[in-house]
Amino acid sequence: MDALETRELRYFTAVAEELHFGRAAERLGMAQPPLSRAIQQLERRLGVSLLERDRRGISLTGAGEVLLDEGRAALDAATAAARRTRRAGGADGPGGSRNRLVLAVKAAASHELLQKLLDAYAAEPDAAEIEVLPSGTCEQEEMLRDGRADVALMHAPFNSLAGFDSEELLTEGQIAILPADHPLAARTTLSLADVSDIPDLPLARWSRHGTSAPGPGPEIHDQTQLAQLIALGRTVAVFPESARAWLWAEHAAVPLADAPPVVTHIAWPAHSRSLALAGLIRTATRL
Amino acid sequence: MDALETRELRYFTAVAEELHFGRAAERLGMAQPPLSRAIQQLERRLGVSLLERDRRGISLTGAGEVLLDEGRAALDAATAAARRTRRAGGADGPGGSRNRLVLAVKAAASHELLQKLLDAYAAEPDAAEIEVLPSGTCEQEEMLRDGRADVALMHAPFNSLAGFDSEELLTEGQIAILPADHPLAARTTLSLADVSDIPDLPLARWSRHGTSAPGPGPEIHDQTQLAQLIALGRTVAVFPESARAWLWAEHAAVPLADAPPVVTHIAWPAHSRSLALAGLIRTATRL
DNA sequence: GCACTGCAATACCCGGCAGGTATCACGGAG
DNA sequence: CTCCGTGATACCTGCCGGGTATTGCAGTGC
Repeated sequence: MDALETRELRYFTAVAEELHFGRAAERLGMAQPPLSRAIQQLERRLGVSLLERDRRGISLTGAGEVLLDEGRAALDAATAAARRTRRAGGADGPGGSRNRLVLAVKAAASHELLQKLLDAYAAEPDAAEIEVLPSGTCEQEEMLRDGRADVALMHAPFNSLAGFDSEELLTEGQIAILPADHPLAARTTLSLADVSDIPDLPLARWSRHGTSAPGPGPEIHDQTQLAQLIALGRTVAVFPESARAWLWAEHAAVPLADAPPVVTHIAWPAHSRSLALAGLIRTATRL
Repeated sequence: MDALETRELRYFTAVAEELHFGRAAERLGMAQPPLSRAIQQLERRLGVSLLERDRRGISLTGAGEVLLDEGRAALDAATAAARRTRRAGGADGPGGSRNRLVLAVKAAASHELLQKLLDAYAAEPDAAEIEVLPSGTCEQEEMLRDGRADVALMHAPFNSLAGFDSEELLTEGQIAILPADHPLAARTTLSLADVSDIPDLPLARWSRHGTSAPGPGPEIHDQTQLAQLIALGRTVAVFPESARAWLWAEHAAVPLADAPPVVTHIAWPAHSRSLALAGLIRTATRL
């Protein structure tokens, strides 16, 4: 019936994520009692119990899990509305809106493709200004959802295209990047199994948001670190073929025969109606 | 930065849709002055002018258009959060949530497919209860977006799958349904051009939400009316092949050679994580 | 030219509710 | 049994969301 207030959603997601009223209140910059009360009111308003209070902290009920998911989506939509409106209002030229589009790209994405896209679009008659926003590993989905970006280059199957409209731009195979002096570097082709258990070359693990997958390989934060570790003969990595563009002399690239192809998509929020965005997409699909 | 409050979005969308403060206030059940003030505050908060006040009513600026789009999406997300949470909280069995899924189907959809799907799913071990929600023409998208439904059967290319995850279920051709005693009923095949300008049989026009496309044909509100009008020799209609299931004796069906095939998809909100939903989709794709 | 009308903006007031502080209730650990 | 950590309750206060009355202003009809 009635839509939940943004404030209620903010409060609930904080509590649901912290599973602790005190910490959640701190995170929200408020005291604990009003937060407790607000959650109770929310539960009464919905006629549903969201939290299991078992006198030893709290846990989410089934309904609570649902609200956490849906609430995050709604909050993202609300912040996206604010951000995109602010961006659109920056400068209205007379007669037409001087739009600026924010394009999120993974740092490791194909430079070549991006360059071609930007050049081709800049040549369009009604080209808007494009701000390229480098984003961390798999962060583009989040950026599209909460309005920090208007459009993104994403890599299937690594990125999920769920909830966005998208067009395929480029399909490429994957390559293993290993030290030039490693025995396997002489091979003309490798399989995933080959590179996943080289005893002296564990696969590197990306660490993001402070968390990282467990494993034997070294933890890395950016592409330069990775390139260095490979050059030093300490690790091996798997990348789309376009990564050849940034290989060092100490690196060797070997195609992976059985790796799934990587498809670069251009993706945007499904409800988008911006003319500038439409132009960019048209340009992109014609590349 | 900060998410917009649901209330602000409600107010703004009302004003943006009515383009009249007085009517908008009435629709919102409040007085006009506080509404004016709220919009001004919103504009100050965003640092953007949303409305063009030209002393003769108001109109949207570019930023206003953006906010109308984004705000609608955010409002839908917020009401969806409320609805789905309420539904999930109805009855938590001990140990597992006794979920109920709401499936939106167009009234004219394939009964056969729906029946098979429901039967197959009911046979699953952990089947949730499925509530079938009949929805008007092309209304399923809206229902998925604002949480009235959890999953829907949609017909491409009539429904837009934008913003949802989906799986193809069934592809079928289209047929023209005409009076059995009409000359064209004897043909084994027809083209779209054939049926679109039969002098004595204008195509019927669906009227929904009080509005309807202009044209010569009779205005209809439901399928029974349509069936009757066809039987009376007053109109002709185009449907997917599965419509043969509800034909009357007075009807004749002729395949349309050049009509685009209709693809029935099962679609659901992209962020959905419900186990019950996953089970239903798994069942559906195996049909 | 002048009164009239329709619409948004301003001025001012009031009540409710969001948020704060102090305290309680309760269960676990020592 | 006491103390600590937790969430809930009690009570207060100030802000702000909303209401009524009024003004300002641009068309419009006479």
